[in-house]
Amino acid sequence: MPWLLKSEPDVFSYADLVRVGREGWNGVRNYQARNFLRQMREDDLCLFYHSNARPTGVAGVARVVREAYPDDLQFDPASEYFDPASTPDSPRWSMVDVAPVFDLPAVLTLDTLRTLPEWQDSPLTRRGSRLSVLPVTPGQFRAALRAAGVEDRDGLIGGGR
DNA sequence: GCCAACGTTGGC
DNA sequence: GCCAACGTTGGC
Repeated sequence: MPWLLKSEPDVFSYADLVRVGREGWNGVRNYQARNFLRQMREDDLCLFYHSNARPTGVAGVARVVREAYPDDLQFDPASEYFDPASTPDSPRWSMVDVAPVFDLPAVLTLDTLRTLPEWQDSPLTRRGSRLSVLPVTPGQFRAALRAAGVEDRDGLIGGGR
C-alpha cells in the first residue's frame, strides 16, 4: 500500500533525503500516525509531502527500506522527542527507514491535489487534518503521479487494485 | 505571524 | 469519564 509522509522542508526536505540516501523516520508522536508507520511494508512507496512550505505539496517519491522498529529518540533524554513513559521493554513509538526513489519535475501542489477526484476524500485535503503519516490508495497514487507529469516507469505505479 | 482545528493533559 | 485548558499543526 502506498503512503504519504509529511515533512517541513525547512527541517528535512526531499532534497535532503536524496542527499543522505536514507533516513530514519523518527519523531512521530501521534498514535494514529504511529499505527500507520507500523503497517508499512518494505518497498511500499511514499509520497514525500512538504508542509509549511511554499508551495506545499508532494516533492518526490520515497520507498520504505526498513519496517517499523522502536524510535530511537524516545529513549534519548536530550531529545525533544524523549518520552519518559516509554521503556525499552515496551516501546511506545516506532519509526521506519525510507530512501528516495525519484523526485517530481515540479512540486505537485496541494491546490492541484484538491482538484483530483481521487483526492476528494483524503485526510490530506480534509480541512483541519494534521495527520503526518497517512495511507494513500493506489488510485490516489496513480492520479497524483499522472497529475505531476510522471510517466509510469517499469510498472512502478502499478495497475491492480 | 495569525489562527482554526485538532489531540492531549489533568483536575475534578 | 467529562471537559476546559493548553500545546501543536499547518494552511494561509
